[in-house]
Amino acid sequence: MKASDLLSIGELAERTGLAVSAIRFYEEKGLVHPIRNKGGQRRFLRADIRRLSFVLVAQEFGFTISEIAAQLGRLPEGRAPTKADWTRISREFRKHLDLRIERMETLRDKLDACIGCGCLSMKSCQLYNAGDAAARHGRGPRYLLGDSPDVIET
Amino acid sequence: MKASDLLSIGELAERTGLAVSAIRFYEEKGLVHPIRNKGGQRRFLRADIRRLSFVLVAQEFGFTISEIAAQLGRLPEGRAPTKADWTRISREFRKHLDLRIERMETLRDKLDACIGCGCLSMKSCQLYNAGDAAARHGRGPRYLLGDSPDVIET
DNA sequence: CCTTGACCTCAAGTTTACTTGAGGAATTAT
DNA sequence: ATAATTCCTCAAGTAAACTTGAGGTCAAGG
Repeated sequence: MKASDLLSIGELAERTGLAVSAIRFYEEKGLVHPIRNKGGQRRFLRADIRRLSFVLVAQEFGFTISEIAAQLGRLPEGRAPTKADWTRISREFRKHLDLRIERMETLRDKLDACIGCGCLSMKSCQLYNAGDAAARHGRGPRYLLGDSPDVIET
Repeated sequence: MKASDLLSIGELAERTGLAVSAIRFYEEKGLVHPIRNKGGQRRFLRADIRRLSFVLVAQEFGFTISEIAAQLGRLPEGRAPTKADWTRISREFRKHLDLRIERMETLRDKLDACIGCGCLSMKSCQLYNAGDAAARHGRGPRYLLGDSPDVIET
């Protein structure tokens, strides 16, 4: 690495643990905006290490690339992000995370009730209609454990 | 529907809220095993409603189709599943679910620490190495918020 | 200077979870 | 008996998140 503060894509890959191809892909998706040197090669800022690290954590939390791009888009354009900038989007982050956890716990509790009463095979299961807003995450409409009342073979 | 207890694919689709194409796809993946009538059309057992409902809930919990197939594979082949059968796999289910929730909560807690101390831009971030076994779920090796010690531009 | 390793672009392939469409047969309703 | 549904198979398409490969360029070391 030359004296400059800029990193090549390979160096950034090493620092983040990402594949070079993944970084190029992330650029395409707007997660990083490297500049080009005379020869056309990408040069990244050191701040991009953190930017990509954030992407990794966010993915670990279950966010999609476009959701992450939306959050990163809230970082300042010109200057390097400050501690306050990161804190701001981390909080935003936390909100979504809380929702996800809450949803999982609700489902777990309903499952518990089902295990206890055996209602997985009963007609008025608590998981029936457990879907609602929560279930709308999958593709297409669907009922959760919806079963017709006349079906009661143990 | 004829007097028989068997359902056509369209009826099953209505009962579960799934698309007909999705049910065919699930059959291909081994989640249901319909028989065929004289004309070659699929006929499902009423118990398959529950089977597919289970699939929906499991997906809601974040399990992949092959994981679900593994669980369903533990149901009895010949006879209709009993309450005890469902309870058994629901418990199994619950174990995995607990792990997922735990993982989310751990990450949330570390994120909290980071928000509090601003360490998203510090060198010894708690999220650093938060990965470990947990992080191995993504594709390829990756560090979480790993940043080199010399990078401390606020 | 010149070779070797790192980079570049662009196209195509991969996995998961399905959907859509074409061309045709079986059911059901009238 | 027909028309209208519904179903069948098989191939291909979709979205997300990347990887792999081909063919060629750039840069750093000896």
